[in-house]
Amino acid sequence: MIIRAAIEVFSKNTFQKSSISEIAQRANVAEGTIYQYFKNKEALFFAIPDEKTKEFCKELELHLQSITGAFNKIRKFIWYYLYFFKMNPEYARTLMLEMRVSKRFAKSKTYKSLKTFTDKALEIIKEGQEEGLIRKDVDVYIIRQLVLGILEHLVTRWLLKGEKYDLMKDCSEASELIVHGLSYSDGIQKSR
Amino acid sequence: MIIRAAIEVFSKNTFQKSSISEIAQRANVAEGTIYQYFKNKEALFFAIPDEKTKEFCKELELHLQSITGAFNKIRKFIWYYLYFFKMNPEYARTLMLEMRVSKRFAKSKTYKSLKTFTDKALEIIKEGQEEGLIRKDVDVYIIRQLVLGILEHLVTRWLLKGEKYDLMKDCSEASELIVHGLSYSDGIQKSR
Amino acid sequence: MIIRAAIEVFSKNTFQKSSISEIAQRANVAEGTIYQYFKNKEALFFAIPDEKTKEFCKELELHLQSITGAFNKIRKFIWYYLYFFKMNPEYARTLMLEMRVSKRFAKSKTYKSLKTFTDKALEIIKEGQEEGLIRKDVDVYIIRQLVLGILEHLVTRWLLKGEKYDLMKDCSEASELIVHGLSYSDGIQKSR
Amino acid sequence: MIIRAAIEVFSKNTFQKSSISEIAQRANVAEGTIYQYFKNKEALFFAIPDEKTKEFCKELELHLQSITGAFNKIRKFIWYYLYFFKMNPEYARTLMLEMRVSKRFAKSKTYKSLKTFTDKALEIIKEGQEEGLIRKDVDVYIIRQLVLGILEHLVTRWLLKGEKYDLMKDCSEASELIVHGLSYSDGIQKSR
DNA sequence: AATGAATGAGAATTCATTCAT
DNA sequence: AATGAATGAATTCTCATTCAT
Repeated sequence: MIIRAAIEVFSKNTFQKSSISEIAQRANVAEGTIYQYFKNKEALFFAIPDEKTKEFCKELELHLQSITGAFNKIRKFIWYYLYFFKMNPEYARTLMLEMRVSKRFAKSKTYKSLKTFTDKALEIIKEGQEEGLIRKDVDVYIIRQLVLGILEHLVTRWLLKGEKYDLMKDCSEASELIVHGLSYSDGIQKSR
Repeated sequence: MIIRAAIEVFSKNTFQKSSISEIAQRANVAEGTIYQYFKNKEALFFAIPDEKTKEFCKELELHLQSITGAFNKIRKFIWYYLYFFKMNPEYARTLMLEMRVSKRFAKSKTYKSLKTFTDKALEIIKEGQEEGLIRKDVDVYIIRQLVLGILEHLVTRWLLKGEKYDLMKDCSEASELIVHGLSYSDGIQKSR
Repeated sequence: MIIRAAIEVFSKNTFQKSSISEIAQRANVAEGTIYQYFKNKEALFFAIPDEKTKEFCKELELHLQSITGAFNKIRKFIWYYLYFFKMNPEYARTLMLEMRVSKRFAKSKTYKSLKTFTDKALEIIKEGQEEGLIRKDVDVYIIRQLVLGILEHLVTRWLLKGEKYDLMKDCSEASELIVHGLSYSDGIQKSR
Repeated sequence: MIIRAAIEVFSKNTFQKSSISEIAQRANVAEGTIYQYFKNKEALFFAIPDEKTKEFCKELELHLQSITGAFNKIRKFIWYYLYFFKMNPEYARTLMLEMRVSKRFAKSKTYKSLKTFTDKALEIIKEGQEEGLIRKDVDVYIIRQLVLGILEHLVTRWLLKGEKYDLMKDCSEASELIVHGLSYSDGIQKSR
């Protein structure tokens, strides 16, 4: 209950402007109670992605079931990424506009809980290279970075524009560009 | 002097945690003086990119001089983008970790001063399409978004990792991937 | 305790010049504590007459017990009014020199709490008219206004002169003039 | 020009909330210029009634010309008093709601400039006593105080009620009550 | 385990006044 | 005489955190 309330409140305002008292009210507990479960405001803040990342990864796994071919997996990955944040706009705001740019978060333990997720991306890219679909002349880590960078950017833009358009709108075009960028340029390897 | 001091201070802390009094001290003026030139703390904050964007655009223009071919321009654009933020890490922190992610900034007038710069990116992409180098099946705005998204992401990551590695490190690989992603897949159109 | 401290402090200075920190010190609480009980400085300020008016009315009621005849009641009313402010000079200063003259106060809810008191004055005047003592050719509201106006003025003058003379000094003469002004001019009605 | 601007500005806000810069703007001079003519904000504030009182007394004198009988003079005095403040509501606000309750004003030199005016009231009352119209058993100073107190109260109430009704409305009834209060009760002395 | 009253540090902003030009 | 840029003191209010109950 506390975490759910925290997501609601943190997503409305900045971390700084969100108040423990409002979170307590929404969670129907006393302020002091929050401090029984979380060391301080920041700890509560960082506890949010722990939960949400688990949720994301579990669902992602299901969506990737029975899909073959790295590019198809990548397309699905991109689709689900955008879909997930479309469905969780409050969490999106908190993660993208607050946490992602916080140095303290980047150093926190919680940050590592995102690893489950970034590892998945890495796995698919490596698979693609082994299949001979994805170019091997570029470092996998760089590739992953670019792909995730684009996705984060798409979500961030959508949030900053007030979530007024459909986040999925450009999904297929973006997918196409990304997949294309990762492929070899000549048909030969591609057709393999 | 005030703006210079503001960049220094805002880059060390959050907007919230940066204090006018510290900025005043660094700028060697009284606190009140700042309020003669800027309506409030936020106005001072938003005045920073105004100046810096001008500087960026002016220099970018020089660097693009005498370069022909959209892809070469894009490579230069990417290079200069990373180079500029490498040389202005304090501004980078302020822009990428604070402003870029602020709804108030996205709605501010200052935000529009960035247009000079994003317009330049658009121009090059269109040029590339006319030259027949860049694929025409994807919307120019989406292309621009992806490219700028990747660049922002590279800088942001670097900042969050404590600027411990060389931001330029992956410049050429990233350029390559981007340029590749924007090209047609078969040699025919490319050679046109 | 907070209200008591507030009366002391507000009576020394203007509302503007009175500081929350001084009130907190005098009340032996932290500044923040004041804000748990009063929304802001103004709310605390306006809370003062709420309490004091209650006190005034309760005592007034006792003093009027067993007194018969509207004029005797009026004399007692005048006497107690002056006596009360003589005994509460700090509250007098706050009420007469600050609140009475503040538009924000005139519009506040608290202002209405004074009604208990002004209603009492009206009641006595009406009683006097029914008894045939007080002239009926002048509106009761105007009569009340004049009487209260005179009383406020007496207290205000006393305060402005530094409370150096005895506020009760002119009590009987003023009473006499007022009572006389309210009576019919010829003996006939008076003796009725 | 400065004083005229000052009246406008001070009448809109509290003394505290009125700013020199706004007065300067309205007077079309620089802030510094004000300090060439007035030692400080308070001196400027207190300079206002100096001028206005002169104006008031001069006109009052004219209105009293050729009027005979103390009661007629008193009626005229009351009438002109209310009329003057009705016509000068901005000054009324400044004088009644700010100055009249300021201890600093009560001690200032300017306060004495009001003496011209209060002396006039005294003169009329004494005249009335000599004529045998006004009771001699009450001190002239008390009488004056009551009369002026009532008038100040009428104006103050009107201001606090937002000047929404006609200040002159109750003029004749109030005059009547006052004159009556000052008279002897039996016909004998009155007719003397 | 839960509460919630009390705490008190911390910061933006205003504006009267000065004084070099 | 007029200017107006610079000053910097001074104060309200917020809110994370504690701890006795």
